[in-house]
Amino acid sequence: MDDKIINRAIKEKKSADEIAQRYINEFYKDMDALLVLRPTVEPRATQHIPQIIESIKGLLDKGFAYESNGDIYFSVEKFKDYGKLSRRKLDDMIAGARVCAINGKRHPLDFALWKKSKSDEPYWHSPWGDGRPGWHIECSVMSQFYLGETFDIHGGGQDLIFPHHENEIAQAEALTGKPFVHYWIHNGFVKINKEKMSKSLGNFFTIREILNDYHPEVLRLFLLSNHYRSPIDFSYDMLNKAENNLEKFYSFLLETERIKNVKPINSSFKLANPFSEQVKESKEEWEKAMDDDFNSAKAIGHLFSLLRACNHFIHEEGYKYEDGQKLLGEAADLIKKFGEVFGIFSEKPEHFIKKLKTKKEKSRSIDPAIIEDLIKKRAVYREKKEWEKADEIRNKLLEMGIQIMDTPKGTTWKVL
RNA sequence: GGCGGCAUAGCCAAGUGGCUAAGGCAGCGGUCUGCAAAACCGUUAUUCACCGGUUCAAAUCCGGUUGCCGCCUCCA
Repeated sequence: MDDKIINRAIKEKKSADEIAQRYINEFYKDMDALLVLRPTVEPRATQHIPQIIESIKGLLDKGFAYESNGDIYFSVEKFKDYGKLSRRKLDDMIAGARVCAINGKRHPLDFALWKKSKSDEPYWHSPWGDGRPGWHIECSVMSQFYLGETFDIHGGGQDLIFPHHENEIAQAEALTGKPFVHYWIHNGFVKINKEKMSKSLGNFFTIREILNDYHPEVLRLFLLSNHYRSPIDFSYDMLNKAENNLEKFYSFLLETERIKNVKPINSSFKLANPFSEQVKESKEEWEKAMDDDFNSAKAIGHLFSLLRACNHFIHEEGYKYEDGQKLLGEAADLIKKFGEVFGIFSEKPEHFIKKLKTKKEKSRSIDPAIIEDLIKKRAVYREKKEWEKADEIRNKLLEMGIQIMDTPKGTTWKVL
């Protein structure tokens, strides 16, 4: 239980539970908006007090923890592997100027497993008096409770490596004598101008702010373009590029929907073979990249290659043949399947493109009626082959930020 | 001060001992088009911050230098 929650609860004269629930709800709103799936289990520390107490008892019994004025501390010196995750040595850290001893601790880096409650604070009964759990114990206790003494993957931000994850390992392994987790996955930070984005620096954008202007899939594609371990510099410029790229895929998906309804020539297409090889290769390469430490940046590279192969196939008109059409459909399905893993391409292509257009119209205060009107006028000039006047209108539209596209089925337009 | 990470084209970004250093954006040339746009084709790093070393072979390993970032807090 976090001090911030307690302080807020006192300030607002509400229960800590209410405060926590409120923030959980806000968190859900953002995560749902980002198309993040809900976890299977979402344990709460306050609902696992007995297990936490049990663990602390075990650590005391084994001599890894000690009591001091009603608080229970973990003794880092007793755990010989302490520092193995963050590759730090206790002596080195003491040498660092910022560590100082706190009264009651035997070693400055010893951390609380159980804190004696002060008045006003929520508390639970324990063999050591009324108090609340320390700040690392709930993570290792709850994860082991649901996943076993040893489990495969533990994630978190890079800033949690020390001390939080280091302490989790110490608590868990001291108690069980078994490895805590097999793989640690630590993601890099989102940065602004090469600086960590953080509340205290004030250099942050909220999810809501961003989603106000961008489709959640745009943000996802942007984030997935980097390897999760690398830091990523956030900028609207990059977001715009991701938006264009996403539109590129949706345009292709829209095109394949149109092609699906084209009546094929009843014969086979000679280019189907190389294309089918490309599709197969993309599938294998994409999976290989994802199997290699979730290399989404590489996988997205293969996604682009597949897109190009598909567009090439369309360009060659392979889809006009029965087997070619089938193959293109399969390739499009594959792209959608990859997208599903990334949480992108979940919209109907038509909707996505329309939404994007509407959004841009709004932000540029563009009236579609005026655009349509100009396009009609231009069509008249084009009919009469008065190209100069037609081009004049096109340039005017371009100045307004409208790009028009002449197709066999008429003129369409998009907001730049 | 201690520890860790990063440095690859104009920009973003994969690649961690040996195929032509992925992919995207931007640029340039072409196909298509009345001209464009989109799409497609071609092109854009003899070289991976710098200096030395190991090796038949280095962006990749080792040592050093410079620059940037992060962690070192009873914040989880």
